[in-house]
Amino acid sequence: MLQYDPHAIEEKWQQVWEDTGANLMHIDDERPPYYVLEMFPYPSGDVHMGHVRNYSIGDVISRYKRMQGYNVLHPIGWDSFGMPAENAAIKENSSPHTWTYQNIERQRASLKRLGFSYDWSRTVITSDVDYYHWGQWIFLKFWELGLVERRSSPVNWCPDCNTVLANEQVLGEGDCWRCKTSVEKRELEQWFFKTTNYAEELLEDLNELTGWPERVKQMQANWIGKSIGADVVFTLCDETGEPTDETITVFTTRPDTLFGCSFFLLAPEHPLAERITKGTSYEAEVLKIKQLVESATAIEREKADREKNGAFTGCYVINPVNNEKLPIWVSDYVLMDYGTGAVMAVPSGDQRDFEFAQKYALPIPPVIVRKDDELYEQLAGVTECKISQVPWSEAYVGPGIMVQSGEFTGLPGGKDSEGSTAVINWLAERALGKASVNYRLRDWLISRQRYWGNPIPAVHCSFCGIVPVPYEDLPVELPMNIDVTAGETLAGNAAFCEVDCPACGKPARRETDTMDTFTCSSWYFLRYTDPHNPELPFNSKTVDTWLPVDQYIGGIEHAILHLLYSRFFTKGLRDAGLLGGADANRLLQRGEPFKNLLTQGMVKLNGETMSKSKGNVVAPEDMIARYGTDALRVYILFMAPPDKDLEWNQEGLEGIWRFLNRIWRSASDLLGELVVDSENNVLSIYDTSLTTADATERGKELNRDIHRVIGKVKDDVERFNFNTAIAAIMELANTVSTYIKLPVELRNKELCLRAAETLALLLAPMAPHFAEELWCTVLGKAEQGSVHKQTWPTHDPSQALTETVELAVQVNGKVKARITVALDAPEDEIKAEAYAAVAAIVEAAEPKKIIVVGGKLVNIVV
RNA sequence: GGGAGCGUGGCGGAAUUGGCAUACGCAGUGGACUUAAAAUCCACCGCCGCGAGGCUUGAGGGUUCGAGUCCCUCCGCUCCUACCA
Repeated sequence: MLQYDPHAIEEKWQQVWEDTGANLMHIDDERPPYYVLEMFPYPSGDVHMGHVRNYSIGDVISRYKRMQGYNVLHPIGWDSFGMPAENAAIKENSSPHTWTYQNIERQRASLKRLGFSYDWSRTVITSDVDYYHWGQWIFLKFWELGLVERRSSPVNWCPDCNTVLANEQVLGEGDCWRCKTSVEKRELEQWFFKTTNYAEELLEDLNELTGWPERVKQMQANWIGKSIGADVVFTLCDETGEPTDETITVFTTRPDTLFGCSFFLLAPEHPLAERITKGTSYEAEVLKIKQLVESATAIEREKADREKNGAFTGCYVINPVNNEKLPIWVSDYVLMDYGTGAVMAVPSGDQRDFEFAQKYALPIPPVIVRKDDELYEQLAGVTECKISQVPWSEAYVGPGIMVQSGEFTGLPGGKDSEGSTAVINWLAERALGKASVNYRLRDWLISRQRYWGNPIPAVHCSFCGIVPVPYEDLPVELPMNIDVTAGETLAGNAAFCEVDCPACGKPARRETDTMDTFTCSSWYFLRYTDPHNPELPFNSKTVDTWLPVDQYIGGIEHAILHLLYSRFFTKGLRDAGLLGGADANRLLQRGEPFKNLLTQGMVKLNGETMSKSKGNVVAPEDMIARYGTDALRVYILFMAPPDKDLEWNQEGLEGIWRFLNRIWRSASDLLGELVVDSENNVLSIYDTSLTTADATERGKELNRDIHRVIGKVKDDVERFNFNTAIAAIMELANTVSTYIKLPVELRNKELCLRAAETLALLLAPMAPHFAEELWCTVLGKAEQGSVHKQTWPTHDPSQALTETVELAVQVNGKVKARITVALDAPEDEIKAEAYAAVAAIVEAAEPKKIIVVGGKLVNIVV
């Protein structure tokens, strides 16, 4: 017998699989389709442990599903546009293109060395012209559908990356997602995808996604941030305090508190604030607040309880419900980009308004009062404002009874209360307001002022305005002769910029913004189904058979960004396909891309994320060099369930190495070979004291375990508990170790062979090379074909059962004795036997109740 | 402030529907083999106790014949989000 030599085995089989096209898939195969997708890598450096974990999980699922009889689509590619390529190129005096494609080749080699069963013929690289061409095509389709907009807007500007960012790319601390620099607000003309058009559907369809983790759905729902309430119209007064024709609308979730509104607020950047204070004595103070907001750092903004600042504008509005004149203030806690940038302030019902009113000595009239509050007695039924200052130390935001609220007094108030509805109806009848919904979700800002990205296919013409590049002129190719190390940009490249207007033919200027890289990763899973289509981004019929992706696997860090954008793209493409065609001509039928989602945890070292900058990276290559790919893959699956973070510990990897070696020896031993080590020392140890009776007993046990473990591994793999699936295989290996203590002549040959086969088949998805070598070489079953082409073994549950079972006997829930009974013993008999076993403890007391739990325990209650 | 999740041996973790807590592995201890070491094999391995026995899933309470699992209160940790009107 040869020693287990992972390097020789792994390289040999990788070559064989490549030569025989073992992992190629045929799209029209008649077996049922199953699409396994792992988030494709960004080619920023070497493959790391996080990749190994992500792709090992995907590979197990793919190989398992193939053995279950599915035609599995399991592709890989690279998300290769983006800024790190530019930064690295400048640092290394190279070009983004060279750097990117060198890294891709390095990563490709590593992924191949890891033995993942990708169909490499379907590789998609987003910076390849024949991919980004279709990104531009989709952009034009979205434009036709009204999903593209160019407008001036306050945007997030990263001064370090020299580009704008989408809201989703600004971290909680107000930092750039990539370089962590504090982001600034700037007013700029930019391209947007109108994600808000789908706000409701993006929220609503989360209910469909039963195969997604609750956590991710919750995060998306929070991000979309739906609020139900009302728009309320206030009338603006002129400088003398008389009402004008001009109105200003606010959004509120609490129309029931409208009588408690004692002042009115504008965001400091609100254009109205500037207009009504221009040239007045209030102007200076208002400007000060505006500057305060502009200069606020991310850390300051982070604090919700930070001091609120405001200034009076000298102007007033009229409250529509009671015609009361309310002062207009500006304050830094009012956000320009949520609602209308204006707020009705109800200090008794909102903590922020309460703090502001206290600071600036504004009235705080109560309008919603709890029945057990001291104010209730004084105010129940009072319609006019009798008390304008609450005795409370904070606002009351819960439900209660409306007071001091005119004709609405006495109604129940609170969020979505009867009082709210009544006020909304009253306002609507008088055209002073209406029921309304607001979302936190903003449109997706996709412009990037960077070179290494997909060019936006548009032309600026001084006669025609902004004109889309015609479909037949696509692709707009990204020029290769831009030297980023010399500070060159697309905008400075005359050959790229100078074009004729596609509409009028006169000289015009090409758009020089490129698209956010997330546009590239929002549809790559569609291209995989038809990666070389020269006419369309994908074939609609093919896409419909493969979509939605059956199992998507990736990191939780994409819970909002990538997963929300991909959902938006899928919905957009579904609707874009309808243009000029019937329903049957849709580009794709479904609006949701990913049916099941598994978010894998991070790989850490000493509690910290592995990263190059921290210098705490464990390189997969080093581990492969010592133990081989299979051991590394099995280990990373064994350490923890896939959705949990895991702590890297190399000693555990030694354990898996021993486990594989032991199976290797056991398999030879099972086939009757004498196992020796590299120095020819005999390792097989037969226990010659064992008898035929022992052999029968151990044979039964091994047979039982084979059936039990086959069933267990199937259940565990299907719910992604790879760690317990491997533990079960270890148990089978332990039983085999006991069995092969029998001298060869006492063994059951058929059983030995079945045990060895079972080990190879069960390990095939996790340790593909090891299992293949076991199957083809050690077991000599090469003529039956690859282990990966075999059918997943089935088990007979009845054969997994023992003839007798041991039951725990409890007295009042505490285990006091054990009895062994026949599997099919009648309950009366079990009760009697159990009682007899604990008679001494019970001391002849009459049991109140005896509970028998089949196959497990008996509980005697006394 | 809001939301989600977690807490089990020295360590990673198991316990699928409320039914024998600590599977499987790592580390550790003792032994066999060896001149020796490595490898391998065998045995032990939650805590207290010499023992019989008792205790144990962050703490406390509850429901139940029975709770790691369900409910309540508290403590601790992690992640997300945040002046969203």
